[in-house]
Amino acid sequence: MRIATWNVNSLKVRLPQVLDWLAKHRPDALCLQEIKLEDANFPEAAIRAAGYSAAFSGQKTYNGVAILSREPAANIAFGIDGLDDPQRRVISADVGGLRLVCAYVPNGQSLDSDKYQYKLNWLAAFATWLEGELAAHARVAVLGDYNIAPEDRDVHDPKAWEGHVLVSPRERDAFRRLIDLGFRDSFRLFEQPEKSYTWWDYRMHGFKRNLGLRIDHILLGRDLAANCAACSIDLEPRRHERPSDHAPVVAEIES
DNA sequence: ATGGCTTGAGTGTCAAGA
Repeated sequence: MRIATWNVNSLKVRLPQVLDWLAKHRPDALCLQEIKLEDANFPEAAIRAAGYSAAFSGQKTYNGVAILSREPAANIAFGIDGLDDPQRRVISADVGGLRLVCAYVPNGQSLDSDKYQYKLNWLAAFATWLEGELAAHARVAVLGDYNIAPEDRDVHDPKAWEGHVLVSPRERDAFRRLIDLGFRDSFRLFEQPEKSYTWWDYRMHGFKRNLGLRIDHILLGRDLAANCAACSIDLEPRRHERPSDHAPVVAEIES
């Protein structure tokens, strides 16, 4: 089984690239973040024509998440139980015997911002809720844009990023708390190239110079991690014209 | 130190991303 995550930074703009990617890679499920459109404008027909069904939770302008899957998703759930959040950042569903959680973690903006507090509160609620999800479901995978680079090796220039969001100790503690619930970072189950990243700033030729961060992750519950055969970052879409600033991450699960 | 791009809003130019 192939599962993937991709922050597309507007599904309206990136729809042709998403359809191309689905045709080329034929994942069983693709989790999308930052679709940036209301449910009424979700391009369901085009996705169905590509052989995929969609579960989605969108809003105007910001955020928005979706799970595209070859077999229709079941038991679709929205948001985080216990967190009253108008921002559309989490959708979950059963696909192929897996419980998939698609998440778009808040950015936080800066360490002195209200949005940073929101991010930390959000992550605390997310962890508490995921603990219950792990107890309730045998095979849980949490895919998405975590907006956290877990370690210095996930940052092109740790010195330059000191004092910024995405790398702060409190965010990394929050990520570690997720791991401690019983998840594995599927990317780190395997030997990987040095300087592997999933996001590069649009400015300053960030991608060309590989000035990136690894902030998109696929976390697998322990039993699922034991069946993970591969995990990789697909750099190809980031080379396109009008790319998303994020690259897809793909994991292979043996049934 | 700042801004460098991109998107959506909406038709000026700003907020937000990371």
